[in-house]
Amino acid sequence: MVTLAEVARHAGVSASTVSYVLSGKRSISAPTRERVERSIKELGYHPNAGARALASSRSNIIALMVPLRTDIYVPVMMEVAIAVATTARAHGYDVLLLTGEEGPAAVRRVTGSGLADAMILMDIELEDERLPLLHAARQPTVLIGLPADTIGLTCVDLDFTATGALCAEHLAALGHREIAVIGEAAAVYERHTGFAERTLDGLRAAARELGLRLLHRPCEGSYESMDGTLSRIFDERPGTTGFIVQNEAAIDPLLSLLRRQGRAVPEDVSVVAICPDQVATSASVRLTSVAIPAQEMGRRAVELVVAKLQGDASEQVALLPPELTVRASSGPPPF
Amino acid sequence: MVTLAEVARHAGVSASTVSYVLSGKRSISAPTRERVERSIKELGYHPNAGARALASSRSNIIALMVPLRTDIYVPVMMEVAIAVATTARAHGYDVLLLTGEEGPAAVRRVTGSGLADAMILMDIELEDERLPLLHAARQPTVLIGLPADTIGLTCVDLDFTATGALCAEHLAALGHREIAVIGEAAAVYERHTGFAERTLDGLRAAARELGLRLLHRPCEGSYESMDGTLSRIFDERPGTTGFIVQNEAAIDPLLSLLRRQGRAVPEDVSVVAICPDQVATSASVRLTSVAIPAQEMGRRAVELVVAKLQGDASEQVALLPPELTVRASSGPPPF
DNA sequence: TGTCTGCGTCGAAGCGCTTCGCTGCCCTCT
DNA sequence: AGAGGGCAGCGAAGCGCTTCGACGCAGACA
Repeated sequence: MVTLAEVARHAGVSASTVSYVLSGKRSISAPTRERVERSIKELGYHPNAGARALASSRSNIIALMVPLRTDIYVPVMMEVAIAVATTARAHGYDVLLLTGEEGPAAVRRVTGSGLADAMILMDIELEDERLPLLHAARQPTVLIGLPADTIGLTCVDLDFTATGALCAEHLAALGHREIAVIGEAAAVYERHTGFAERTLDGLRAAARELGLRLLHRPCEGSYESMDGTLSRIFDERPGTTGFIVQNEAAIDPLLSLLRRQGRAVPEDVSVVAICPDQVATSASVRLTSVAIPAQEMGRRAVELVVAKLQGDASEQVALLPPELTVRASSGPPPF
Repeated sequence: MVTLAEVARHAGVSASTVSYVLSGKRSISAPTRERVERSIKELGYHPNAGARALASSRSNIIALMVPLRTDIYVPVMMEVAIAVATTARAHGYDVLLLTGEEGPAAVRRVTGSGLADAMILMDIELEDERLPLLHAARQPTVLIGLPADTIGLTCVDLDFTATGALCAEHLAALGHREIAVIGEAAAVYERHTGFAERTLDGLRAAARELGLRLLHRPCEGSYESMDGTLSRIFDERPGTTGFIVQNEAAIDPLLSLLRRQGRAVPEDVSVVAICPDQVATSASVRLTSVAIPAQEMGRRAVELVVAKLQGDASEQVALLPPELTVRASSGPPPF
C-alpha cells in the first residue's frame, strides 16, 4: 500500500505539501505540483479513505435509505437510486445503501458513527418515525417524498397534488364526468405514504371544482385483484368513462381486462397513468401519462444535499411540477 | 461527539478495555464489562467509523457494483441489491453502491483507497474488463454471474445452462416439437452477457438431444417489437407450439398478442418463462416458469464474500440449480 | 537599505481507534 | 511453601491523513 509519506519522499517534498496538492487548499508552485503529481501516478497512490475520514471528519459518503418493500413500484426506486449514485459520484461522493429494514436505528448508526456526511431518505411516510432523529443529527438530510410537517426539513418530490389535479383536468377537458381512480395497494395508504394521499387530495379537490364524480379504489396490481376491482367499479358506476391509474403494476392488467371486456381505449374509456415515461410508451396502448421524474428526483436530492454540505442554506421544499403527455389512451367519451 | 476515551473515563477504565469490551477480542470480567456497557448506553456512544477503519484497516463495508443499464430487467437487480444489503447488515457490514458507470476505474478506486473490504460485482460479461484488476486487488471479490474463465474467481449464479435445458425438457416431455425462444434484447447478446448465452447453450444442447426444432429471436420487450417478432416467428415456423421467454419485459406483450391472435394458452401454445416467481404468478395467465432466485443469489454472494474475509477458501463457483414450477401456461400441444 | 507583505513549503500535532506487550494478581499444582 | 500459568486490565505506539502555525525568501515600498 502506497502512503502519502511515500509519495512525499519520492517527490522530495513534505507530506503536507502532497496533501495540499491533493486538496488544493493552499497554493503550490507549478513545478512542485507537477513533480508530486508525477510521483502519485508513478507509485499508483490512492488516499486511504479511513485516514481521510478520521483526519478531516468527512467521509465523502452519502447514505441512501431505500425501502425494502415490494408493494411500491420497484423500477422507480431503482432509477432514483442509480441517479443518486451517479450524481453523487459527479460531486465526489460515494453512496452507502441502507435498507429500510433497520428503520430509525440506521439513522442513529450512521449519524453516530460518522459513516456518512449526509443522508437521503426515500419512501417517506406522513408521520415518519425517522424524522425526529434528523433534527438531532448534525448530518444534512434530504427527503425524497413529503412528510406531513416539513418544518426544518429539505424535501424533493413530484408535486403529487398538482399531478392529481392535472389528470382530473385533462379528463374533464375532454368531457369525461365519471372517473375511476386505480390507486396503490391498500397497505400503501395504511402506512400513510405521502405521495399516495397527496395525489388523492389533488384529485378530489380538482374533481369537486370541475364537477367530476370520482371513485377511488386501491389495487394490488395483480391480474386477479384488477379483475375484481374493475367489475366492482362498473357495477357501482356503469357510466365510468375515465381511468386514472397510480399503481404502475395495475396498468397492464387494466388494459388487458378492458380489451377483454370489449371496451376500446380510447374510444370507450380513456386511461391516464401516473408512471415513468418508459412504462407509458411500452404498454400495449401508448398511454397518456404524467411522468414520474425519478432521475430528476435523485439528481436534485443529491444537489440539495451537496449544497447543504457546503453550507448553502438552499431552498427547503423542491416540488417538481408535473407534466402530462397526451398519447393514444385518452380522448373524448362516447355519446 | 462521544469518544471511546470519554466512555473509558466515565466507566473508570482504560481506553483499551473499552475497545476490548466492544470487540470481544480479549476476556473482560463481567462487572467491568457491565460498567462499560452502561457507560456506552448512557453517553450514547457510537464508534467512529473512520478511526476504526484506519486503526484496523478494515472498513466493514462491502462494495456492490450494479449495472446502470436499463435493458436488463430491473426488479431482479433491485432484489439482489436489497438481499445483499440485508444480508450484509446481518453480518455487520454496510454496502457501498457503485454503478457500472465508472467501470474498471471504480474497482481501482475502491481497492486502492480501502473504502471497502470486499466487492460484489453484478452484470458480468463473458470477457469482463473488470476481471483482470481483481487478481491484483487484495480485496476478496464475488461475482454474481459467470464470466468465460472462472479461474481464481468466486461466482454465484443460477445455472442458466441447466435452466435452458430444463425448459426444453419440459416442453419436449409434453410433446412439443417446434419451440420459439424469446430472448433478451439484442444488445444483451452483443456485449456477451454470460447468462443469456448460457441459457441459449443449454437450450440448444437439450433441443438437439431431444429432437426439438428451436428458433431463437432476441426481443426488446416492448409491445411493438414483440408484435413484429411474433409475426416473423409464425411466418417462419407456423407449427410453433411452444414459447420459452427469457426477457421478462416481453411476457405481458407476448400473452396479450397471443390472445389477440386467438391463440389460447395453454390449449394452442404453451409458454414457459424464466423470471422471478412474482412475475410468473401475477401475469394474466399463471406461468409455468423457472424462477430467478434473486434473493438467494444476493444472500449467497454476501455469505461467500464474508467467508473469504474470514479466510475460508470456500467453494469457488456456486451454481444454483434451477427449479421449474408447472403452472397454467403449459400443456400438451394440439393435434 | 531596511521593513513589510505574501507566497510556497515544512514540521508537528492530532483525529479516535486497535493492538501489542507488560504487569499484577489469584489460583493451582507439586 | 514456592513456582507456574491464566486472567484482567493498563499504557503506549501507531494507522495515514489534514491542518495550523511558523519560517524563509522573494519582491515592493518608503
